[in-house]
Amino acid sequence: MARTTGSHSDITGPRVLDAALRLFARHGYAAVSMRQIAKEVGVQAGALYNYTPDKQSLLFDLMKRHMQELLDTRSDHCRPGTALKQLEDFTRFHIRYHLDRSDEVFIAYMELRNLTPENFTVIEALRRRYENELETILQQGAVEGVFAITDSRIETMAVIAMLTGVTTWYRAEGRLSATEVEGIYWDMVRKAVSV
Amino acid sequence: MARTTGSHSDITGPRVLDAALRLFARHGYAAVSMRQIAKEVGVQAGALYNYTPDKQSLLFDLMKRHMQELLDTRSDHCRPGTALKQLEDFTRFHIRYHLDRSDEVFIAYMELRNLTPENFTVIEALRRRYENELETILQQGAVEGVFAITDSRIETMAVIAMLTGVTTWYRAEGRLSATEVEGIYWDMVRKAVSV
DNA sequence: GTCTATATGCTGATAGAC
DNA sequence: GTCTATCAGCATATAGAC
Repeated sequence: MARTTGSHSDITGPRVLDAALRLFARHGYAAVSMRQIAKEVGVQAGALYNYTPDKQSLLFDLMKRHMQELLDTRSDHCRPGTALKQLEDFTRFHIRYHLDRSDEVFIAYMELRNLTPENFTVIEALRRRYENELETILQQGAVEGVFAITDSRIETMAVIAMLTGVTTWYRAEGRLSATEVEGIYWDMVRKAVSV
Repeated sequence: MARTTGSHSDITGPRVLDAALRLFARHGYAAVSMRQIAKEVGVQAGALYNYTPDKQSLLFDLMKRHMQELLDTRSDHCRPGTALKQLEDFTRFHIRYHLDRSDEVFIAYMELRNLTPENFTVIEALRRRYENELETILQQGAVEGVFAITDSRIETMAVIAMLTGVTTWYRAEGRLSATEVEGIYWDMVRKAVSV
């Protein structure tokens, strides 16, 4: 127990990313030092560089992993159906997924400006792909005649902002369950875009 | 011209806050140094401490000033009327005000975690007062029978998140004017909360 | 009121022992 | 793979000259 030196490559690697995730979400990328991350993992600062070339890569890897998992999980849950049904699926999926990953979501929205320009471009492209999935649903609903779409891009951004906002106030121990919150938001989204 | 020393108290004070506002909004509080702020103002770092006791006070003063101006301006624009009319006023005011102050808004939402606990309490109280104004309108609309309110707190947070989100994508040189954007958002808000 | 100089400590990252 | 030691630089904030 409490071995202070030796080989831990199989467990230390994931622990570095986990520690960075938690600390970046809590204090912000710029305010967290490599020494703080190392302390959280239980190694010295120099050892971190066996797992990441630099601090920027930690942030980029966390954000890329989050966005790709978001897109992949969404693909798995995607079912054909009417625009209304697809919009309900998207709404409930987005809320549930975001409530389950509050740290990742927080970083993905707050730390964009701390990415290098090249890394920013990659993350923005992934985010745009996700937004486009919602926009496609809204456009399909307009074709079906069930949605009133003035400018599908704006309505897309408005719906996503509303849904993502749930992460800023929801607490699992609060008076409403995630399922109840889903229901209330779905009511609002449905009415907001319907004819 | 280019006087490098002397007395500028009347103009330097505001310039310090302005520089901090711009730099904090662009790079984030933690990533901006007092030297950067001083350089932007055109003085040496030590001179800043004639105008602020420390860096934290710069952030706190910016956020407090923003929240108080938001509340004051909202009070000036507030007119009696039906809940529907008041909600329209709130919606259009919120969008216009936030589009006109993108730097302040960005800081007010992104830098909360960089406030000391005492300062955070003050800012949160001001923000809560603003949110309560919207919640009161929604509750009044429920009493009038025109709004369908399941949980007025959640609907309040959902509407504010949707409206504030406009600052993340709106560009003055884009294809839509602020007034057009106001109209689209008002349509969505009205439908989202109506019976 | 601003300057220069400085105190004190932390930063990201690297080198070499084990 | 992790350690200790270290580099070169920047951080906030202060002291005292002008």
